[in-house]
Amino acid sequence: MPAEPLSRARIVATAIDLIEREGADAVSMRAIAAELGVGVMSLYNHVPNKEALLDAVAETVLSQIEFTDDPDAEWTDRVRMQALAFRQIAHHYPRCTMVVVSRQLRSTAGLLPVERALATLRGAGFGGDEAVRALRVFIAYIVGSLLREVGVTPTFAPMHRSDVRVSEVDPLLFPQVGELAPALHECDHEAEFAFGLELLIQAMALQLKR
Amino acid sequence: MPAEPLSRARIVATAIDLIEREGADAVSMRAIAAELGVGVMSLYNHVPNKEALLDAVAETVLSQIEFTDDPDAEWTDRVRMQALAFRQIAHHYPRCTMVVVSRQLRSTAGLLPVERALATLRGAGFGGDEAVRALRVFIAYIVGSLLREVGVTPTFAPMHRSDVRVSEVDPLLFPQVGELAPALHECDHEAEFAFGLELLIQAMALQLKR
DNA sequence: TCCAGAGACGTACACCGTACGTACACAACG
DNA sequence: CGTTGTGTACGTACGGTGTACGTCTCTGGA
Repeated sequence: MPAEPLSRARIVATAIDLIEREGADAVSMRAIAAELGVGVMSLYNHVPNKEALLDAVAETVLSQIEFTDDPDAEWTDRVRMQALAFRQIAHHYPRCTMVVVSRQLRSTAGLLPVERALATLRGAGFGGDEAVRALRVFIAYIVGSLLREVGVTPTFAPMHRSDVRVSEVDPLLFPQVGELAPALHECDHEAEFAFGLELLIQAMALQLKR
Repeated sequence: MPAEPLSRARIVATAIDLIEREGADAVSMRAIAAELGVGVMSLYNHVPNKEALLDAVAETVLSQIEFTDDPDAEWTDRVRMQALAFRQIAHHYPRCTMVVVSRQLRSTAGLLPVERALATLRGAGFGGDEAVRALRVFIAYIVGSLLREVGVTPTFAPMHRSDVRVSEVDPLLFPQVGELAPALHECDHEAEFAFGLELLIQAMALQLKR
């Protein structure tokens, strides 16, 4: 009956699917096993423990970043592309993103984007230490942005927040928040991300000229 | 015997203490109750559930940000001060930081820093929407940076990583990572944070002039 | 033919969050 | 004084979790 004989890859794929469908909290070894129509402990023949499984989830998601790197393009364009590629997979696996960023990875899958970014930056003229520093700034911004984008969606529909907040907030204690409530609630994630990214790239370019 | 009669504040304080001592994973209602020398279910007289308790933890940590805002100072200095104040409490409660950023807050405690920042930015001349956008960029960078700083320390001592990685990484596949390994492993968190922050502030100032 | 190894599985344990019922201490009121 | 809430502490119990361990079955080589 089991045409597909159960493997680490199938388990990880099922875990990712489950996370995206039901959220990271709903992931349990039992749920994954049930999804696969398999005994719970059978999973442990392919995965040492749940922690390692989540590491594998993060690694798998990360490895799906699609770089379309043009070596002839301006370095600013290449950096932008890499950042957007990162954001794109986060958008493709929104619930998994939390898992990815909550977990520092020591796999080669996480290293490949780093390698690409460092190569781009050094090719642009940054020194070794400068490139590392610049990369850290970019990663911090990207991770922080993605956390906001996906953290806003723990389950669904934050639309009521607008009404709730506006009515709750005391305009005397929080005049700015009160006045800017509309701007605070609505958020074009893509535009916001691009804005900050452009800001950083410009600042980096300026840093490079000096 | 119970001179102190158990209260929401005592429970939250104990939870924070426990998180800092044993890590966020070690926090359970049973552990907190044991720490307080109290039955598990007694906690539920003061806290509706664990989720709410963690929200309270985040709120409490956040409310301890110390703003020493000088209204006469340059706006760049004020923004810098606010960002550093944020980072400082994260440094003071490193294990709790993960709890704080993993949880979007709808309390007034989380709103106060927002109010301050918006007021500073608008005082500097930013329009409403611009101030909101700028704030989002700053928060993204700060949160991302803090995640890296504290995420690197899930338990202790990442010093062995250096040796492990350098030897593991294939220099042919990852020439940049291999060459820059020393720079990648050692990280003066404070200096790195300040570098990116300065970059952002400069970029914002430039944006303002236009 | 036999045997060793691998993989699937069931059982069991310790721990988790928390719903529910109970016991007691104290204030308000007759 | 007695009675009667009312709020808090507590114990028990249930369903869920990760996983250690022992067992069964199947398969491939000697």
